[in-house]
Amino acid sequence: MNKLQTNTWQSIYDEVLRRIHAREWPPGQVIPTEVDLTVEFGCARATVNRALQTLADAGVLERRRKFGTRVALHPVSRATVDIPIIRQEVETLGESYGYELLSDDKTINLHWQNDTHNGQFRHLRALHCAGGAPYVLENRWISLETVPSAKDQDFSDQSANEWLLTHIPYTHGDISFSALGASGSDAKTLGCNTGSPLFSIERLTWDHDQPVTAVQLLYAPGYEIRTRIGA
Amino acid sequence: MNKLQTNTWQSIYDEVLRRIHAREWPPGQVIPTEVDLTVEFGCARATVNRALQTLADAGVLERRRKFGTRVALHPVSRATVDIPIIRQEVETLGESYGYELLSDDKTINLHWQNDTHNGQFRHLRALHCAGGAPYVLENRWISLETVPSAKDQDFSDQSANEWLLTHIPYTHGDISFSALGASGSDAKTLGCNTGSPLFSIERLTWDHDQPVTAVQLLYAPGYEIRTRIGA
DNA sequence: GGCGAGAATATGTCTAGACATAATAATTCT
DNA sequence: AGAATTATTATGTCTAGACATATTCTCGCC
Repeated sequence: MNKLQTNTWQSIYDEVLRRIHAREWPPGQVIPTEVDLTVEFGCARATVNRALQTLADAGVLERRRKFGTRVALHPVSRATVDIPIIRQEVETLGESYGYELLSDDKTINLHWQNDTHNGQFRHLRALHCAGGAPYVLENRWISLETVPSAKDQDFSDQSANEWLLTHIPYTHGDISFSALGASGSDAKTLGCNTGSPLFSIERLTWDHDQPVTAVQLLYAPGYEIRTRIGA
Repeated sequence: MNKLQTNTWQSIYDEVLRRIHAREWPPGQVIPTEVDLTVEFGCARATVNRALQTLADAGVLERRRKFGTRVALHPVSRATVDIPIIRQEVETLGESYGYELLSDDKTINLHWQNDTHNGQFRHLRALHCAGGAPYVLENRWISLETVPSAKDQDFSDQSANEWLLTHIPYTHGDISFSALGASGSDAKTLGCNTGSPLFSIERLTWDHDQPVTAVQLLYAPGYEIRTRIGA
């Protein structure tokens, strides 16, 4: 029974992870209870709880009341991706940011998903540039019912991307990443060949039950999202 | 001073988020200290702490010792993406899973990043299928120094993807998502046209300072990653 | 044997208090 | 005035104990 001296939740986190990696606790194994671990590590239960909870959030452990805590059978790589405002993304790269509104259609009827929410939408197309070169094409629909203030907003200087994120809240959203071939008009706008592989982010955001906005972001060829995974 | 009755960290989380959304606490604003909030909500500091900490993890708040807590100036959409074992990904779709090892080269010298880590690697190419159709092409390098047991492992029945994730631990990794055009040979393997837009995931994993494995996953056309964002 | 009520149990969360830590503000010394 | 030291402050974390809650197990009943 080798008690550890440092009783921080981080040290317990590390030790539990070490045992999992060392296969002392193989996948599927039910590990000792929080109380058992408090005895072993000589600390309070809240400390063990925080370590195990964090590991559960990371997908390493699975916890169920009464049953206990076990090592996850199906390891996943859990990556967190930050999607910033495009202007900031460009400026972080050290490039000058440019923005151009391509089209603005104020009274579009959009069928939102499976016809459940349709109504008046404002449709915008805009190009964001980095260092003078096309960076991403924004294809945007804004619900005028949920966001009435978008009706009179001027998007010729500030992008809908930036205005919405800094002014209009949302509770949740669906997001998807995919690879698409550039259409003829997209290729022309982005300055690439028709059919060039483009990285696409599509996002639907909601405020409770109300649709807020839908957007498709088509990034110029060469774009990639980078992030780190841990544990 | 309207005190709330329900003093769970979730309710405080919701209330703080509501005030941010309602612009009672606009971006950049320093919000009351934890102690002030404990007085207002009539609860323990640990409860407020958990609510604010969770919001900080979500990117909504920024916290600094002594300075206090303020509403994030630069809102980001923070998405967590789970990347499972490919076999499970296919089976979750309700499709039958197929696997074929295409090539296996046991003594490759790979220049790992900027020449800092090079050495003996095993190089594998394999095709994962869903419902008989090509699903993803796996291009894999495994460090034989860090993972000596990979030298004699048979990858003709079980993919390196699955074997590594279930047997070899790692401490951290870099991951990137991008869109690439299919090369001639890739197109032939995946059953698509040359130049078709392919979703690509590239991953480098490390065990402390030792490189473990590098992989490029080229998904057949039509693939997309879906996830949700909250807050 | 099947079913429902109740006991047992491990996690989830809250409290009240304490000390640690980082970063700023104030003060003292040169 | 400028540098070094000290105080202040808000967050970060830990403790010990308590109650809540979701599940599972068990036992008695039909």
